[in-house]
Order: sequence, then C-alpha cells, then structure tokens
Amino acid sequence: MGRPRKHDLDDLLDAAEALLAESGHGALTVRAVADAVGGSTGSLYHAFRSRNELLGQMWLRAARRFLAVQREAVDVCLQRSPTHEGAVEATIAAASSYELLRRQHPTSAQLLMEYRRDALLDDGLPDELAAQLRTLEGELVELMRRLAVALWGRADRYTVDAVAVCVVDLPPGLLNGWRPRVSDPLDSLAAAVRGVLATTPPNRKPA
Amino acid sequence: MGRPRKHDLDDLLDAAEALLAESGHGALTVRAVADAVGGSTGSLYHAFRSRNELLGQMWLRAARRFLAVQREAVDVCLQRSPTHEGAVEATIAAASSYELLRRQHPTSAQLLMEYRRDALLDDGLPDELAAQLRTLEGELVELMRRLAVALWGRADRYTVDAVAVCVVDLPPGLLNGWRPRVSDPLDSLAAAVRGVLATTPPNRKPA
DNA sequence: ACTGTTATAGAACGAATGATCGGCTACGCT
DNA sequence: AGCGTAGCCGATCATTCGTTCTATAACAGT
Repeated sequence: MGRPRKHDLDDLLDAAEALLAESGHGALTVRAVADAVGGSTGSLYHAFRSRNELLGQMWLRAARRFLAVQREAVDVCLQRSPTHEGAVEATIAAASSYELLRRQHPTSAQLLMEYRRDALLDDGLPDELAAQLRTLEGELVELMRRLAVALWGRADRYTVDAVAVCVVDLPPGLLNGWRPRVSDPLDSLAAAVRGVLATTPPNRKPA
Repeated sequence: MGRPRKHDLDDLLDAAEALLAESGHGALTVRAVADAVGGSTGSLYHAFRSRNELLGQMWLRAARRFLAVQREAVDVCLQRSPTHEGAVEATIAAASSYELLRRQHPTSAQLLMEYRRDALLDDGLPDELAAQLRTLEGELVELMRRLAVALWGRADRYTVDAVAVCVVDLPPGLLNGWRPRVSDPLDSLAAAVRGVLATTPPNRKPA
C-alpha cells in the first residue's frame, strides 16, 4: 500500500556514483543527486535518512559488487590449478578484478579505486548499515585468508598482510587511469604482485 | 617599506598542511587557516589571491621538497654503483623517498601521498604558479628519464613509463599508512619495484 | 467513496563557506 | 615630524550546503 516509488533506490545510487565519477567529490550534493534523477531533495530524504547514509549505501553496493566479482575470479583460478603457481595467478586475478568490475559497473570501480571509505563517509552511520559494512569487510578478509592458505599453507598475520598488499594496496595506484599509460597496467600489476609474493613469507620460497 | 609581516608565508602553508593532514580535506577552510596562525581571513587574502592559490602554493612547496629529496637519493645510488643493479636500487630509493620526506616534512609527505593534485586544486591558477608547477613536473620527468637510461640504456616512452609506475604509482598505495601493517612497507615496495623492473622492457633481461 | 499509508514536491531554515571592503597599524624614507 | 606603503583586522556579502517542514498526490483495502 501507499504511493509507488517514482525512482528506484538503485537509480539514486547510480546518479550519485555518476556525479562522483564525472565531477568529483565536491559535486556530490543532495541537490545534484535529486536533480540528476528529476526528483526533489525532499523525496531523497525520504529514501535516505541523511546524505551520509546515501553515501554509505552507495559504498556498500559498490563493495558488494566488487567482492562478488573478486570471489568468482579467485574461485575459478584456485579450482583450475591448486598449485602454488595457481595460487599466485589467483592472487593476480584478485588484484585485477577491479578491471573486471569496471566492465560491469564502471562508476562503482572508479569509486572504490579513487576514494577511501573514511575520506568519503562520516562517522555515525545507521547501525544496520555499519554492521553490513563490517560483515562485508570480514568476507574480504576471509577471501584473503583463503589466498594465503593456497599460497603458503597458512594464514597468519604475516601471510595475510602480504596478500592484502597485493589485493588492497597495489591495484588502485596501478589501475586508476589518471596517468596516460603506454603498456598495459594489468601487466605492471601482475609483475608487482609476483614481486611481492616472491619475497614473502621470509622463510619460504615458491616451489 | 611597509608594515612587516606578522606571519611568514611558510607558516600559513604549514598551518594549511597541518589542517589537511590532521582533519582532512573538509577542514581546510580559509577561516581555519587564519585561526590556526592567529590571523584574520582578510590578511590571508592579502597573502594569497584566493583559497585555490593557497592550496596551489602548498602543493608546489611540498612537491619541491619531495623532488629535492628524491634527486639526492637517486644521485647517491647511481654514483655509488653505475651497474644495472645499482640502477635498480636507485629506482627503489626514488620510490622510497616519500619515506625520507616524511622524516623532514611529515605533512608534506602525507599531502603528496594522500591527495591527487587535480582532486585538491581547481583550474584557473595564476599563470606564474601554473608555470612553476609545469616546470617542476618536467624536472620529475627528467629524473625518471635518467633512471630509465641507467636501467636500460635508453629513455623512450616505454622505459620511462615503467619507471613512472615504480616511482609515481606504487608508493602512495604502499606507504600511506591507513592500513595497519605487520611487515615493513618499504620491503613490499622494494619487492614490487623489482617485480615491475624485471619484466620491462619486454625484450631485455637484467644482467 | 472513504480511509490509511507512503512518496513527492519545493519552499524555507540555519550554518558555514569563499570572498570583499573600509578602517586601522606599523614600518622606511625624506 | 610627516608621508607613502604594505600589511592586518573583522564585519559583512552573496552563495551554497544539508536538513526540515507542510501540503499534496497516488496507490490498496474495505
């Protein structure tokens, strides 16, 4: 019962992502999002409690999309070849999955690569949203632990740290396209990942 | 002639950097900078034509500091050992020089690692400032060309691109300390640089 | 047709922003 | 001593922000 929605919630998040991707952080205002979908600020505040929650939902959706793509890429690689080299390729695939996401959801990929969560979101998100973000973060850690086990047979904080470097720290700098590249950024990323994996953990060499 | 300055221009830039580093992009307002040095907004607008020029000067100073540190690190390495391995270590030193800068000017280093120039500065900077930024960028390219020559004997767009990956793209993600690290980030960086350099250029292997 | 519920529209509000302006102060020079 | 210049101060401007508010529109159930 009640009046039907004029705009899907996803449309609002799409508009917000598009504004962020095309015009930058400063252009992402409540009014701009409302105008972009042909709505009003009032109805936007009926869909989201605050601007911060809108940004939080936007981030959560992008992160979910990313994790789904990354999970599948890792699964395929690990299943195809359960050797150490297979695990290395799985880690490269995990790092490269930003590029896969970009094909499906370009603005989501750009969002995740260009902005850190803390820089975009303020504190004090609604409890449920904060809980979902924590859950998702836990799932990402779990995926990294699986990679660590596949690589070195154990998932302690050293090995997981090395995987995190490859999967979290490396990709944004290498795949975000602000600098004109002549060679394929994915090649650079793969080389960097191999370099990091080859030197960790300290007392173990790849077979 | 004229009244002497109450606050050095560098003090204003220091205050701006400190605000940016400690409280983030949103806290860097004209009033906040003026308050931080115990001055007024009016006198700040006497020192800088606009907020944008203040940010531009801040960026320029940080970039100059960075290039100076990086230049010296590269020179020392290249001079000590003119072999290919020496050049590799020089490239690692260039990439690691964010860490050196952090010791001398912590907020400058954080500024350069955390914020992209285009994301912080608006267009339409004063001509002289824009020219100085271009000049500095040219000097950075020149330094990268020197590294490319030391590494592979030539500085074409492929080799310079590879050096740029190591020196420009890799360090911010690996050295910016938002994620708690257990192993030394500099080790990860060195490993990543070695990985990238080992796979470029396509038809050349390290001696 | 009436009622209840939900969504929308858009004006309005207070706070904060970048920028401007006129009056004032402290110095060097003659 | 008096003047010109450069710098400082702080009230003030118009604008824009996130948010709130009230009235209205569109549905479902009876």
